[in-house]
Order: sequence, then C-alpha cells, then structure tokens
Amino acid sequence: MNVVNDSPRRRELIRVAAQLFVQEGFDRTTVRMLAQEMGIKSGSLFHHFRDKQEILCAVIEEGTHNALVIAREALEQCDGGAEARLHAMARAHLETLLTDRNAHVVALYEWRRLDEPSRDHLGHLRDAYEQLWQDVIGDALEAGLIRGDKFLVSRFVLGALNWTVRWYDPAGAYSPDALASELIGMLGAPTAATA
Amino acid sequence: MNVVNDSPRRRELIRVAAQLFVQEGFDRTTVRMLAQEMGIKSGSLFHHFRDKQEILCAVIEEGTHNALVIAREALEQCDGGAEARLHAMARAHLETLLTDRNAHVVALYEWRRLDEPSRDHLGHLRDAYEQLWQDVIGDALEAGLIRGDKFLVSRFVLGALNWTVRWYDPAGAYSPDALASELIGMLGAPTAATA
DNA sequence: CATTTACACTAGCGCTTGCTTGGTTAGCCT
DNA sequence: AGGCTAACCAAGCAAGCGCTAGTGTAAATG
Repeated sequence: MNVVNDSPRRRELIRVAAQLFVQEGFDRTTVRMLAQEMGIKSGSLFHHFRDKQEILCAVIEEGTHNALVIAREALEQCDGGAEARLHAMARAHLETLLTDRNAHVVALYEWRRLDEPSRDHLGHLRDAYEQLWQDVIGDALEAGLIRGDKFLVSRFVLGALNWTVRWYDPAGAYSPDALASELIGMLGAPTAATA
Repeated sequence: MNVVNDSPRRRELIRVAAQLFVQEGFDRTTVRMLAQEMGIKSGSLFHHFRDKQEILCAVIEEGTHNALVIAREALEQCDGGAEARLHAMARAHLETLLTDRNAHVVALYEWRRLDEPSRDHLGHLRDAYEQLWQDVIGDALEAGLIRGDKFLVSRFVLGALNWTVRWYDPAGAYSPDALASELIGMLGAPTAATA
C-alpha cells in the first residue's frame, strides 16, 4: 500500500518490467510474471507501485527522460555548426535507442495503453524532446544544409530514426555514429555527403 | 466450429475488428466487444474464425495484400523514369496508409501478438512489398537521383513513411501526392527539388 | 529499548477472458 | 417436400487476471 517513489529496488523493477513489456507486450505481461522474474510474490509489487499502469508509466518516463538528457548533453558538447549539431542529435538518438532500447520500444509500441493522466504527463516530456529536434532542423534549414518544411522534415527524420529499432543490429556493420552520418548524407546536403 | 474462409460476413467482421484493434489494442479487444459491435453473440464469432489469433491475422493480411496490389498497379501505370517510379511508390504507400489505415496501424503495432505460423506467413507478403521498394530505390540510386546504401535508404524511407500514421491529418495542408513530393524533395536529389 | 520503516508473504476475492457445446433458424437447391 | 448449410444463440466452463487485507521480519532510527 505504502508506495515508495524512488529506491534501488524500484529501479530494478522498472528495468525488468521494460524487458518483459518488450518480450510479451504490456497487456500479456502479468504482475505474476514480473514478480517471478524478481524472485518475489505478485502482491509484493504493490508496495513499489500503486498499480500496473504506474509501472508502464515509470518505464516510459525513464526512457524519455534519458533521451532528453543525452540530447541536451550532446548539443552542449558541440561547436555551433548546424551540421555538427544535426549529426550530434541523430547520433544521440541512436545511442539512447540502443542503451535504453527496452524503454524506448515500450514507449513506441505501448503508448496507447497509458491512461489519460499518464499520457498527458509524459506527453510534455516528449514534446520537449521534439522541440529540440525542430530547433536543430530549423537551424540546418537556414544554413542551407537541407531542404523542406521544418515540421515535415522533423517528422520524416524522427520516423526514419525510430524505425531503426525494427532492423538495426548493433553487432552489424554500422555504428550509431556511422548510421547518423549515412542518414544526414542521404538528405540533400551537398557539403554533408562525407561528414 | 465449421470455419468459412471467405464470405461477405467475414469481410465485414475483419473491417470492424481492425477498427477495434486500433482503438483498444488487440489484447484489450475482447471477443464479446467485437460480437456486440456486430450485433451477434460472442460464440457466433467462432463460426467464422478458428480463434482470436486468426482474426488478427486476417486483418493484417488484407492490409498488406492491398498495399502490395496498389504498389504494383502504381508502378505499372508509370513511365520508366526512376524519379517517377519513386514518387509513385511513395504516393501509393501514403494512399494505402490512408484508405486501409486501420489494418496498417494494426500491422505496425500488433505484429508481435501474432503467433509463429502467422508471422511466418505474413512475413513473406511483407518481404515481397519491401523488395519492390528496394528495386525502386536501387534504380533511383543508379540514376544518381539519391545517395547512399540501397538497404539503408530503403529502411530510412519506409520508416519516415510509416511514421506518418502518427501525425498525418488527411484534412490538413498536404495531400498524399504533395507529401510524397516533399519527401523526395528532402532527399538529396538535385533535379527533384520541385517534382 | 521501543518504534518506525522497508520489504515481503499468505491467501484469496471478484471478475473477465477465450472458447466450447449442443441446439435453433432461415434460406436455398433439387 | 425434404435435405443441406451458413449463421446464430444460450449457457457456461476452466483458467487467469489485477489487486487487497492482514501479517511477519530484519534493519534502521529515536
């Protein structure tokens, strides 16, 4: 009953829950599964979370939060060039998609299972992240690096990047850095072909 | 018990099921919901489908099948130009994403709920569709219309297009045709900027 | 030493789920 | 008229679901 909001135990639960949600989907993952994976009984979960929804919310929140932090860091450690910033964002996105893969897959595929309040809360986080992208894309457009409408390009690029969770193999030929370069090279940037 | 494989009634069931699967998700859609929406009792569904899985499979199969047919038609009604073919594919993809929206959203977001045999069966359909894309992209690369690796570009483009189900509003400023042009214009095609 | 806190357990309630069974109805074909 | 069949219904089973109430215990805290 007495729910604690931050503890190592809770963090571990979120990690394992994310993995299960990816493997089985949110609805098919039962509280009993998660409990067994943690070596405890199902009732004990509700000491850490109010209900099952809150577990889902926590998983997505952590992933989105990390993505935002990493993106901001990547932009700060960057000289002012529009192309460098674009590359840094793409690379950061791919890297967080790898390190927090489970959380991001859950965010992408189980978003609809969130109830209204959670969706609202997490929506603001996600909006902040997308705003970052729109700023960087806007700069790249002004610098003549790419062509098109700011919002349209942002959505196309985000779509292309998010789709990578379906096929990208980190053991394959491309590193996140190389993949980011390939993406930018594909866009109509005459000077970015070999970035 | 005695399952029929093709009938108007079954087709209608598939249509309604697709809508429910989008609204509620596959797991949260109960056979009772679907039955009620059709004005029948839940047990009667199993005259048309062996089990719930088969309904999901039928929904996705119809969507993917239509996409394949429409893409082939679009390519046939096309002169041989690589750019025209690329545009025709993108436009066909966006149009089928609209007309069969429910089925495609289900295919994108509920794929994991398929059992192994269904996934295998539908996988071949999807592979055939992606092969079409790779051919068209390959031609565009050879024509110097775009840059990059054939497989990489195919995946980036498909990702960008599929992501549109998240944000595209058919009542908005862009028609599928215009959107396809914008996407191709964004790619590094010097002669395609105003296609 | 007494109390609180964090975490886990046992045991189950109340409900929903996919699916089955056995039988009925209405229309079509010969 | 008689038979066939697609379509449906009523009733319910067995299993599984999220979640709760109440209790135990070891470590931290006063």
